Amino acid sequence: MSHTLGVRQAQKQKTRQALLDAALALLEEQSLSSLGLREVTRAVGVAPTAFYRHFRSTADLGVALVEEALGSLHPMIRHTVSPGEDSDERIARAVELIAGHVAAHPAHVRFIARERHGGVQPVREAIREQLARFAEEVRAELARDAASAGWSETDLRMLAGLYVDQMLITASLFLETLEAPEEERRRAAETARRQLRLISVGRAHWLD
Amino acid sequence: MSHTLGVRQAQKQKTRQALLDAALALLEEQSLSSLGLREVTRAVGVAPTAFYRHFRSTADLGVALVEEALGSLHPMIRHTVSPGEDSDERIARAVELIAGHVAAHPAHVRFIARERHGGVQPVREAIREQLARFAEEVRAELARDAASAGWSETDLRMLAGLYVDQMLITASLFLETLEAPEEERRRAAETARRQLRLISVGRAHWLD
DNA sequence: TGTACATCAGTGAACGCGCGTTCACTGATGTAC
DNA sequence: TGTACATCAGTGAACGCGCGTTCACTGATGTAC
Repeated sequence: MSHTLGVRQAQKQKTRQALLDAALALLEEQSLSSLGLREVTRAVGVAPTAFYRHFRSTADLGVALVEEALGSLHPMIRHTVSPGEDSDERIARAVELIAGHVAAHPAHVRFIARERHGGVQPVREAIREQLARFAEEVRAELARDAASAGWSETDLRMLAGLYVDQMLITASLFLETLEAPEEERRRAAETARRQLRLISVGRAHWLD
Repeated sequence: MSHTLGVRQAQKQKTRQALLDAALALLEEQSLSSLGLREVTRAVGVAPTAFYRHFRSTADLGVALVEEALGSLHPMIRHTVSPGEDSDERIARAVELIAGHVAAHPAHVRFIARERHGGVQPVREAIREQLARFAEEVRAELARDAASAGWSETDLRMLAGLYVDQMLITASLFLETLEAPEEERRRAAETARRQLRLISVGRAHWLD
């Protein structure tokens, strides 16, 4: 018999999630540093004071949003970079994966792009940590690839960082293109693929 | 005889610049979307209402800051990418140029990094336009390079975009490293150089 | 199963405060003659 | 050069409003026996 939450805990979780969802929606048009606690509770339909039962501040809520936006992405990242298979096909698949993710979770992607350099220090720090984890996971995956024979640890980390940054750039490019005509989105995807391909070519000839 | 501003115009310019400077300083610790007009005038020492003699809103002031931060950078960009000369030396010089610029104008660089994806639409748009101009200038410079023989216009634009993004990434990396120990800053510069070098290698073998 | 007590998520009133914007103003600077 | 008038950058009072935070509370849920 599985462990079920009590009624009270379940209701609390539900309210907490409603606060997170409402905040994320409000953050489509503003930054976290201007998001008001009363705005969020008003959107959910609870008293302002209820906020404090879940978060100490909007910054605290922001850190929770970082976990929600990036925490579940680690398996996907790993899978994207995994070795084997043809390079062009892997690139095409990675770009499609990013495009799909942006289409499925635009608000989360926008939040990360916006707050990565935003005005709230604990949130910047939380994003930095998650991205560092991504880079480390990509590095580990690259290290398993036969193409990485002879590469120094420094260079593997350098390349992993380049890939992570490029994924973010691609994601935020797709975000800007979300409401654009099909033609423009197609061009954005093509540019993203070529940039990744150029990095691949550089990688292939790095030790020449 | 050169044209000099009247006393009244000169004083107005001075106040306007003081508002821009005060705003930029306040924006080190918050986003534009939470910057208050009264905060800015308080920092300058003028009445809140004086603000309206210069800007219609803080968003309007933000757009002026974009021009101030990026407007004068175009010659520098052009110079960085110009052809000729050894690739490794050019890369080292470009990275040093970026490091120097970040050290000299940290608040401007932070402002651009923060507001590029920030919560104020007209400011995002102004930054987007300036970056598009950079990309176009880099593209034009790349086109003049003998190494670009045989490259399609699409690929030149793709590469120019990659360079511009990489410069921004490098600048924001240096920004984070500004107060870090020398050792870490040295490593950041080394990573930046290697990433640019990898892109150079990719470029050199693009048409293979 | 039933009872008595503890917990605690959410309430609602109250507070002091800083905000953006309006308005009529002042007085130094600029201009016409 | 001097005078009379126009311009306009900056002022200061006033406004209504929403903010974050405090506090004692309520009543449903949980727990001990």
